[in-house]
Amino acid sequence: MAAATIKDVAREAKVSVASVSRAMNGGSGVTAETSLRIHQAAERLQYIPHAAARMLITRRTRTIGALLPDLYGEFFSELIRGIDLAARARGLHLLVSSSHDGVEEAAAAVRSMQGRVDGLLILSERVDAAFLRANLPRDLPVVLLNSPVKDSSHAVLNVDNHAGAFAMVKHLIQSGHKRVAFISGPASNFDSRQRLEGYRAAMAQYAPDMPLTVLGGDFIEESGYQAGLQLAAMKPRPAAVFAANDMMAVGCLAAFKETGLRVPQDIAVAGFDDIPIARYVNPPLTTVRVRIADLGRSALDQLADLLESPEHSSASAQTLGCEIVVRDSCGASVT
Amino acid sequence: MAAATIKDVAREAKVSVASVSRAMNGGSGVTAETSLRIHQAAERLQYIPHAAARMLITRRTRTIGALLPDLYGEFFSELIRGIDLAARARGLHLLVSSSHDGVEEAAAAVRSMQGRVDGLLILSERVDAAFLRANLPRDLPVVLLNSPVKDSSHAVLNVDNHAGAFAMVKHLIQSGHKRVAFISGPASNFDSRQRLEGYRAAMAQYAPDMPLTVLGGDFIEESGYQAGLQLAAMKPRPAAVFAANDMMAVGCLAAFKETGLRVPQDIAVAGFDDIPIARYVNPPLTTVRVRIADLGRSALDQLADLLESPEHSSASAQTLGCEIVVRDSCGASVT
DNA sequence: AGTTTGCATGAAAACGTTTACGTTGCCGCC
DNA sequence: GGCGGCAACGTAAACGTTTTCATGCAAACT
Repeated sequence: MAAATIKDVAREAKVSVASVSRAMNGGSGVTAETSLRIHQAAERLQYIPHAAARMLITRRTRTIGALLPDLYGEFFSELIRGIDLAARARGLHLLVSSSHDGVEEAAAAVRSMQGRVDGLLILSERVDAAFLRANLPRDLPVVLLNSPVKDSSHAVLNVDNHAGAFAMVKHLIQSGHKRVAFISGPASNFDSRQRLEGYRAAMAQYAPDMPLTVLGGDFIEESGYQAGLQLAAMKPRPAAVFAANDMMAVGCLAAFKETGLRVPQDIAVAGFDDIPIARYVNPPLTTVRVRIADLGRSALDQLADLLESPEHSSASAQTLGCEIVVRDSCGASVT
Repeated sequence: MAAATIKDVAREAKVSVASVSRAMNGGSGVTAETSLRIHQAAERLQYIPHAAARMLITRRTRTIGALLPDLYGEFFSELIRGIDLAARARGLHLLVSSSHDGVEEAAAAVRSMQGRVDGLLILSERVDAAFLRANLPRDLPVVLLNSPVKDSSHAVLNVDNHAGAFAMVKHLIQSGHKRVAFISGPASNFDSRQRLEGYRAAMAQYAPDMPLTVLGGDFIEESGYQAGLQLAAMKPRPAAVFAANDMMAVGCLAAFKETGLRVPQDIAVAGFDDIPIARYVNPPLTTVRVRIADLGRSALDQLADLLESPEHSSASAQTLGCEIVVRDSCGASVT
């Protein structure tokens, strides 16, 4: 019992395949009566249109691709969640591809998605304007997430990393922690660089006499933990540490716990992202809230808009604001 | 400049489309010399075979679908990570669909994937044997994750929840915490039920005189937090609490912190899953390790095997073992 | 009444591949 | 020299849709 095709339905409903096609989509150009007959026939035969055949003639896949880095940590789970939710709401399928180590692998991933997707959502350090020109057909709608690309031919959606980091460092300083250290993310990462800049700017403005202390990290707990160990041994010890993301802040908390440093009494800690777990760690983590799921949702919505009206490719470069959320780890709410 | 088709390549290389097709796949039935000429032509034209056309004639998509619940929390990010890694290694694409609230929505998701995937990876409470019979063509390879389905026509891959929970409760009791409470997951969830059974069995065997204390939860931090508040107020207070997953254990820790209960001195805490963050919370969480990424990888590998040799559908029902990992939160490693 | 308009319907082309089948040319064998 | 076999290659059908165009027919105009 092979799957029913449009011809089977046509025979069953005693009409031509053209009418079946019309009835199944929109239904305009066909009598309500025959449309009903066709739908009943389709129901009887459990007819499901063959996706590939439709793609072939339509040149549309109703699928969007998401090119992401290694899906490690809660940030990406939230991001995908937002993307998926929005895609579902619009009846779009979601093809994900992650963990492309090198730029060559990323290029291969993009190429292999060619023709399987109507548009691309890209969040990757490896992807710059040159990459896009080299590996993508010019007419494929693309939305870049957290990307430094300023190319006017692609939409970009960024988080306001600079403002978020600036506000957090300002808050830490004004809470009395003048000596603020920073745990950075990978130097190749755009968000990481912007957050670092925000830290620098705020220090320059509000604690110009203090030295900058920047420890290298890579956005993973372990690196935050290592940085924490270093910080604990420093003399003079910083009064606060601001990690470029929450996972590293959590690793840092673990290191302080282990070395007997009390948070926030001995040292204040803050992170970035506000991943769901941030409010449940001990002590609850002060952080910069990025509405991660919303970020994914917005990105997909923007891409979907691009699909529907390609002429409207005004190459919008949007920036999502973020706000600091103060919890116990920075001491401001501890008496 | 529309995308190059196989005809363009044929013209450029001065051969027929058939030869181009042969050269691009395998390359058998064509001289090494002409094959080279064809590949060069393809390179020049930046030819990429049209995926839909290929699917149409081949009846294969080289894509597998993943049907998942709401992608909330680190468990799913790890799971998808494992699946994606394995898919990439085999050159398969990954179509994800999550957050299907009701059974009807899940059915729609499955139907809409029809014809777009060669096989399905399913992790969902809503999906039972009847659902599969009703919504899937009998010949579509499927691997079920953490599913109670015993149907011999589908492969199943489970975690050994019972043994894991049993071992953990045994460990807690033998560490001196006889009065063990349990925070359950959703009653509809298979893992949750099995873990509860493991708890019951271990209590019956090692602490038969102790009453069972089961608090309702839903696998989310907040419910663990609420359960923690309840536990803190109980008299007599349990000596240990075993949460059906790590996220609830983390919520529970937060509640104890807030109510001034010290962990593990006043109460021991254990979780299940060993999500990456478990070792970084405060105190580090004793838990049952499930190699989540491996779980995803195995599931995909099994599915891929099914694709390659459908006759080999021996409907294997595999169970992945898990082990307890002892950290500070249960007190065993605190002097 | 004749002509036009509009609408439901059907026939057939087109999308870009793969593959069954046929043709050609070459080689080796009797 | 004829013949069979084999490998390389080309022709054309097939996959299941959508869509353009033509056709018929009824209603609405002149």
